Formats: sequence, structure tokens, C-alpha cells
Amino acid sequence: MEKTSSKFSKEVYGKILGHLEQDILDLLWSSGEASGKEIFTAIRRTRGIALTTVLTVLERLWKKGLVIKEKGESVYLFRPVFTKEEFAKEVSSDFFKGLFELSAGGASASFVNILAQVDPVELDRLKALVESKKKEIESRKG
Amino acid sequence: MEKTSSKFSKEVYGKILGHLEQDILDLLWSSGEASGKEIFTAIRRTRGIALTTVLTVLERLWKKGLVIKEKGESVYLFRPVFTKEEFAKEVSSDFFKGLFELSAGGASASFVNILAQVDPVELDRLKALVESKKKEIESRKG
DNA sequence: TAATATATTCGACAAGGCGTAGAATGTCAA
DNA sequence: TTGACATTCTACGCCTTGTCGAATATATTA
Repeated sequence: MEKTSSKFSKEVYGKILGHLEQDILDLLWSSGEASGKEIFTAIRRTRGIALTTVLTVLERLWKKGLVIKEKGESVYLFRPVFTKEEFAKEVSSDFFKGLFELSAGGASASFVNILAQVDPVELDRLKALVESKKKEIESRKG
Repeated sequence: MEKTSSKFSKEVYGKILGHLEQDILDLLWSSGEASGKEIFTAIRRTRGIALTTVLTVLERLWKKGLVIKEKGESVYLFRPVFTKEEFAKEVSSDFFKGLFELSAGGASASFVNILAQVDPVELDRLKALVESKKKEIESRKG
């Protein structure tokens, strides 16, 4: 008796952020800084949405410590707290920790596979990273 | 104006499964197979919980396709569908995909760091994995 | 067979997250 | 003061997870 389906995991930050939160963060990463209205306008071009919806989510992102909110000339401006890279590290590190407890081997295998699939060139960088990390550990051991 | 806190991420499969779901899966990974009551008893040793709570969650895990449910002599027995390793791959692959879109570099860096911290020996394996993957790609290119 | 015990399923509720947005309130300039 | 625009409040609906009691099914046995 085995039920089929396999739906854990969604997309990205999958589970870390909601879709709208993602969209908004992405826009902020592109623009660097924007007012709620600007973000609203940008999203509006794609689909129907209310200004307050955007503002609410922006507020939530701020409460989560993901964006900075600063009064500009006449309106609040929002900026991401983290760069994409930082955010990726931030988000992934806890996930990895848990994952490794499950299975370091499985995680590594999967990681390499997906990386090769998505961005093979990065394999070189990964290799370099591993090597330098190894050296770092060696030297620390004395 | 920056609100502090950084609470995305929890533990493991963090966000993929709830706590009780995790506990139960862990128990199943240890025992290989167990009845709802056995799992209940095990958890009960730690904290107060009702049998039905355990059964409900077991049912949900089954609906998610994470456990197998089979009638034993007199009661239903549950077994995990995936090994820990498989589950780790399964869960991580989608996560990685999204993560890489964010920042392959950031993800790799984070991955190596955490791995080094949690299980440095695995670095060798990772290195080997990367190398063999690279070769695989090379050879495919012809 | 009826009664008792045990196993399993149903239905529900609360809490928390996210998307959604109208209503209310605040602010500033004409 | 009155708009016009900005910001905050409040709230609903939906979904997931933890939590169970009640109801039902099944088996055991007096």
C-alpha cells in the first residue's frame, strides 16, 4: 500500500519565502532600491494586484529582517538586506546542516548532480572551493 | 530602519516536514518498520501525546508518499518509502535547483563550508564526485 | 451471540504562514 | 480646510501541521 506522489519541496527558497515575497525580493535585487508603489507598478504590469497587498508583504519582509525600510524624500524606500549571494548562503546553511545530518553522502551527490545540470562551469569553482577548504583544515591541524 | 531577526530556516528537512513528521520518520528509519502504537509508545516516552495524533500524522505521511502502510498480523505496519539517503537526495534536489538560480556561487560556498564543519571527511568524497562528474561531462561532449 | 477490548478512521479545532485587499488614519501642500 | 497621496490596521480565506475525541470497525472471548 503505497500512495504515489512526491510533492515535498516547491521551488526555490521554497518554503522559506512565499511567491509574492520572492517576486518582490527579486525586484529589489534588480533595482537595488524601490518604493512600494514602484514595486506595485512593476508587478501590476504582470497581473492584477492591489497596492496594499504589496505594501503588506513588504512590511512582512521587513519584519523578517529581509529588507530595509527607509524614508526617502517623500515615501519609504525598500532595499534588500542581503545580496542574492548572501541570502543564498544564509538560507542554505541551515538547510544544509539538517540535510547533512540526514545523509552527507546523499546531499553531496545530489548537489553535484544538480550543479552539473544547472551550471556545469561551476563545477570547477566547487572543486577549487573544496581544495582550498581542505588545505585550510590541514593547516589548522598544524 | 532595519528589523533584526533572521528566522528563515529551521532544522532539517526544515520546512519540508513538520517536527512530528520528522520524529516519526526518524523512528521509522531506525526501526525499519513499526506499528502506529509502537511509534506512539516511543514518542510517549519523551512527551505527552495521544495515539491518534501519531496515527493521523502517519496517515499524512502515507498520503505524501513517504511511508508505506501494510497490514501485518493484526495491525498496520509502516515503513519509510525512501532511505535516509534517498530522501536526502529527493528533498535536496529541488531545493538546490532553486538555490542555484539564486546564486550558484553562494550555494557552493555555503555547501562546502557547512560540509567542512559538519563532516570534513566528506570533503574528499565531494571532491571525487566533482571530478568524476566533470569527466562524465567531458566524455559526453566527445 | 453479545459484550468487551483493540485498531482505525473521521471530523475538528487552533495556530501560524501567506496572499489578498478594503477601511482607517496620517501627512502635506494648495 | 480639503484633497491627494502614503502608510498602517484589520481581516478574510486557504493551506499545513499538531493535536485529539468521537465514531466506527474488527477481533476476541465470555
